[in-house]
Amino acid sequence: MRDLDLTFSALADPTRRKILAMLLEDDMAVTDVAAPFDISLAAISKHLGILSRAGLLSQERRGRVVWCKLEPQSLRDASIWMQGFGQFEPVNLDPFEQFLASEGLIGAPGDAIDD
Amino acid sequence: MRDLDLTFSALADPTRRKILAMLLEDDMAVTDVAAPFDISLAAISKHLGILSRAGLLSQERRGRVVWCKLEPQSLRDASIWMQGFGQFEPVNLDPFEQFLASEGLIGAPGDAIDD
DNA sequence: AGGACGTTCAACCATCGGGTTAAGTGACAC
DNA sequence: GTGTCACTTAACCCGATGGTTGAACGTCCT
Repeated sequence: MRDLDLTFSALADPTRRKILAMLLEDDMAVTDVAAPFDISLAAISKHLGILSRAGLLSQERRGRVVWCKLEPQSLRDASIWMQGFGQFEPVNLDPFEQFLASEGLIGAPGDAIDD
Repeated sequence: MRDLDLTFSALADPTRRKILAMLLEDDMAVTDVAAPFDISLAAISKHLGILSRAGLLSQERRGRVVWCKLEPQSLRDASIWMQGFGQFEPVNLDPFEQFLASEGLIGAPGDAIDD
């Protein structure tokens, strides 16, 4: 429970949140994670390192490919911490619908379209 | 919903999380918020500004004293975002017990005692 | 009016974070 | 072995962040 610093600062970056949302659909190789972004592969590698150190994803090398897998446990810890600040009823969107919401594709009309 | 950047980066700092936990018990004046910390009042003022900009608290000037009040709505937004990554059942600790947990005073024995 | 109190602002410093490019490593293909 | 592919590391740049001190501002007291 003492990695809230790591967890929250990892989540503070929109690129990293988007990566997590991508991994929600399936495990991915580093190169494939990098594909939708306009930044260098090295930058993505750093982002993945940060997410990994925060426990938000795990990386497993298979041959020369490194597979990235979402690890929701740290998110769960952070979520528990948050729930101390109000009785937030669970929303129960299914993961894919939630992914869309995080993209701003559904939800309040004023929302921006990044993340 | 598009201030997740602000919300998460505000939450990434242990001083600020502790401030939020303090405000969970009651509204406080800036000076009183600063009291338990070893850093300058100006630094606390900056932290409060960051929390305020993130929508995590509101500040109301009454006379010469500025009252700080917890605003859980942004936490709620962030919590909703998180719940897309797993079916996290709500934990339903009451707020004070949760505050203790965030202090490391209850919970897993290996936990550190900061935040 | 003058002074003390509560808070913020301004200037500065050191460290961190996200980005770059270029070089390095390790596994597969020929 | 040579080359290519999939990454990671190293060195660097620059803007953001967390801290400081000292001055400024607005409010209350006498």
